[in-house]
Amino acid sequence: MTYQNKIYALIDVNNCYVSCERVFNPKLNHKPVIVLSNNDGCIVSRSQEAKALGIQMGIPLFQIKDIVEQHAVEILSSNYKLYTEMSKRFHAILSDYVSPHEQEIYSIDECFLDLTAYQYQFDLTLYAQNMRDKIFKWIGLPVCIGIGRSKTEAKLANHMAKNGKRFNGVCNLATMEPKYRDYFSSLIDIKEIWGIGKQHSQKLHRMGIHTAFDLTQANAQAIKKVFSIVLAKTVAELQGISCIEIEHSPSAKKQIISSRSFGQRVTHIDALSEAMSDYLQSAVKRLRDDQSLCNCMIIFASSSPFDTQRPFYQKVIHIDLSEPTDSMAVINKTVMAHIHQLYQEGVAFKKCGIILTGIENKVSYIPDLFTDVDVMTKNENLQIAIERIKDKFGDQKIALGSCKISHEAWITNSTHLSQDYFSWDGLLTIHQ
DNA sequence: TCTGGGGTCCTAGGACCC
DNA sequence: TCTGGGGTCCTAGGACCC
Repeated sequence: MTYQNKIYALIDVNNCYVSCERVFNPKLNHKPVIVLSNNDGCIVSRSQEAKALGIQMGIPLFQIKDIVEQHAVEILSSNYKLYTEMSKRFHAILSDYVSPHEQEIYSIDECFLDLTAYQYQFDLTLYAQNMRDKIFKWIGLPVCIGIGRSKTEAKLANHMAKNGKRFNGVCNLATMEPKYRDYFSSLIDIKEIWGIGKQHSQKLHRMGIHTAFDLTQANAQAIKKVFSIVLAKTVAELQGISCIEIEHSPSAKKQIISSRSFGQRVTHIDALSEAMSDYLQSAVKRLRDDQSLCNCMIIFASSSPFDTQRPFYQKVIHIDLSEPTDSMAVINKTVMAHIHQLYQEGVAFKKCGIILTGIENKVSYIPDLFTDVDVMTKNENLQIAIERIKDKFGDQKIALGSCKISHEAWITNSTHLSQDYFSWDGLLTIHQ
């Protein structure tokens, strides 16, 4: 196999939520606009004009009340249905430029493309400009594009494209002359680099590493010793050695979280149960969409960490399920059986939620219950087999949820599939 | 008064086994 | 008095991402 230099692009929607809103309400153009989180608590998206006023990401609205009034900042509640719909179109347009295995939908507003195969065929800077124009023309969203020899470098290039007018929305570090690449890198603080957060950033500064260029010059092995393999990879990636590949098909989630802060404080256990019931339904729906089963779950509830009048209360309960499930009824029943353990009289609850964990893929899961189904053959009458299993295990144990057969040939040979069969919980594997 | 909601990966340390 | 060592699995906590 011959070694080939990789080339990646990162396409990112500018100020995504605000830009989506502007598509349908052009009056918002050229004004400072912010979009708020659930319950209108925090700022989750800002227009360029809002950023220029010094409004920070993630801070609560009440802290910038003065700026909002003084500059007539437009305030919007979030509309995730709209953003999700716009996101689908954004990714769909990009999918025309590459093969499916060369596209990674990284987030609602970011997409990686592996352009390695196109580097001799096209001028990639022009290719990217074409993408940018098309996205704006077709769906009205402004994007910036960074191109690099690794995903981290593409991210860095994207940051440069966003902040440097001279790039006209597309920055290609992959083909840039090294002296210019070094120069532009030396202007960027390490905290802007993908994978470097607050803690690492402070530690690196103490070590005398301040800019993206400094980190590029660092020794990956030395960094690995002081930090971890993760940061060592970041250094290698900045040096143009690709360590992180495109993930074109999203792998099943390892945990599913559903939680919310309450608009108003909750003190009654019934209200807590009701909220938990909502969140759990959303979590189980996502579990099923993923075709997965969970083995355990964590439920939690807490008061407001910002309340200085009362002590902070938080309770977390881990629950192991007796067998893997995606059954709404089973999960609901289990949660409701434990909710009184979360509750405490006199506590003003501000948040609760559920985490489904111990997740496994449904099609690879073979419950103990059915291990001796191995003796079934494709010629055996299914009804007889069902009776045999029922005799052995009793009705109630197999009367939950849904069921799947892993052997297609067998399904087509059977004329005896019944409704009964599909009401089972778990998976039936047949070996011929 | 008012403070988001999802996720991932890595590491260290303890329990346990032979 | 001297008190193994290697391997695996699990969990909590920390750091990061959008």
